Amino acid sequence: MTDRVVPEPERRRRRPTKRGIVLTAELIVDTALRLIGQHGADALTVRRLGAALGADPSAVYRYFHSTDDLLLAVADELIGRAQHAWQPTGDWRADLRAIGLRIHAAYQAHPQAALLAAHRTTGRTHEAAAVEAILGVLRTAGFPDLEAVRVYHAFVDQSLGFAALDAAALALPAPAAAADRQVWQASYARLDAATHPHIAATADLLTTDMRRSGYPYALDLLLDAAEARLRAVGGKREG
Amino acid sequence: MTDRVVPEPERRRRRPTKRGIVLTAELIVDTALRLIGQHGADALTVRRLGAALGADPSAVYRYFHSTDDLLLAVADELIGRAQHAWQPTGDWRADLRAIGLRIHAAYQAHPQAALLAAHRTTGRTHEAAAVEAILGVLRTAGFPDLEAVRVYHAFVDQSLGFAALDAAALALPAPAAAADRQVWQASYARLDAATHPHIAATADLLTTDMRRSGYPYALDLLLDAAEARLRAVGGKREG
DNA sequence: TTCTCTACGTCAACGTCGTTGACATAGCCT
DNA sequence: AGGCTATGTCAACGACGTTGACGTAGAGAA
Repeated sequence: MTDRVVPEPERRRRRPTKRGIVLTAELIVDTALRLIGQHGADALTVRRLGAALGADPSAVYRYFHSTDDLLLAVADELIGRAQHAWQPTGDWRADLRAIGLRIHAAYQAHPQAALLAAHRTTGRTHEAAAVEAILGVLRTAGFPDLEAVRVYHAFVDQSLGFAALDAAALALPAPAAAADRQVWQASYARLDAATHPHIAATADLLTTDMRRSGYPYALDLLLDAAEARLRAVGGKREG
Repeated sequence: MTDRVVPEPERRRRRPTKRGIVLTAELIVDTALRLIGQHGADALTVRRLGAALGADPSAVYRYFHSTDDLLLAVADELIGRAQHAWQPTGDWRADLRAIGLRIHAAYQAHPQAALLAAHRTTGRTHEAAAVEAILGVLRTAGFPDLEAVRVYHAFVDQSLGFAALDAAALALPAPAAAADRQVWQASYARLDAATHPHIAATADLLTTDMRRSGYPYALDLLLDAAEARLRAVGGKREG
């Protein structure tokens, strides 16, 4: 039996597990998210998920074809949350900044899923709505179509790229994550000033700055440059 | 025995394996890169690596503490290749642009490895050399230390983020990659102008632009903004 | 109410993985 | 020439994703 999944709308029998839990796809997705949030990204295994659900691990395969299938379902949930209740304010720069930070934050909240989802183009409704919103902000602000498309492309890929990058740091197995964080203090802060003068001169600043995500600053740089280009073609900040 | 690794510079005895291969850390890294490139990221397991090397899988643990340690070495090798034979020209903007494009290109050449490696901080020699080079370019150009560190951070993470994003597109299984590329023509180009006016108005530009990497344009935006900030503190373009 | 059908939870097993303790041998150094 | 030990090998552990087989209990039909 290579496929034991019954499509959700056709489900009829809701049989409780030995421990009295009634399973649903939604409950499994929520439990998976909780597992990641509480015990780290590497806590998401089928066996642990089964234990957390109060069910046999293999019961998960009645709802999802594979762990990858499950993770995509989780990711789908994230895309919706990032956009939930967003409204344009009329200030294009503030709007883009808000959208970027929302995308980033939504993925940060669930790094493991973000890693699988960030680099796919789905073409589904949530994604289309986001594309339309961003393009709308840019064109309404006065960007010519060609420039609007290019800024859109850079903006979106920058957001997703940073989202994946920062999510990966959170999704690493605990020892690897700790090692990555230690590198700046343990290695770079101790390099010889003779061989690495620039690192030595900025070691303190580096160890501080590298602890945070570089995204907010990079986003501001991108918006700076976009604003300059908009001004060059005669557009205004508000509009 | 929790650590069976002998540091590379202290190695003396070069004992061949049963199949006559003389192992080195370098050979193992190269073989890992080849394995990933030929059979995908999932092909990188200690057992398969042993088979490809002509050695017992556990021999790898005489050279690397863990698979994660090996992966960091692979990542550092990619960084090293990106920096190979690079020389500063004195034009900070041209230098940063060249470094960024080199990093991007090096990772594109090994997409599967890039997916595993782009998100890690290795702290090894090649990475340290790259950090030193980039910081040197910025500080020599006249960026104050704090600003230099922030621009460095944004620059590196943006480069790695785009590298991973674009590598992911190349590393996808063929049908999934084709599907992702088709989305722009098959879905977005056909959206109703009533519900998605901005997408409809720019559909042609979108389908053209989304076929390329957004990195070069995003890089130029970042450099634009950095240049503006440098000018604001009194620096010059050449220097 | 009873009967039937089958959805779905459970169990056990397979082959894989990373990793490590124990062992043996062969290369380097004195 | 001889000893030390680096390094390759072997076997085993526990955890992983996944799947075939089984039985029971829930829903719908009568």
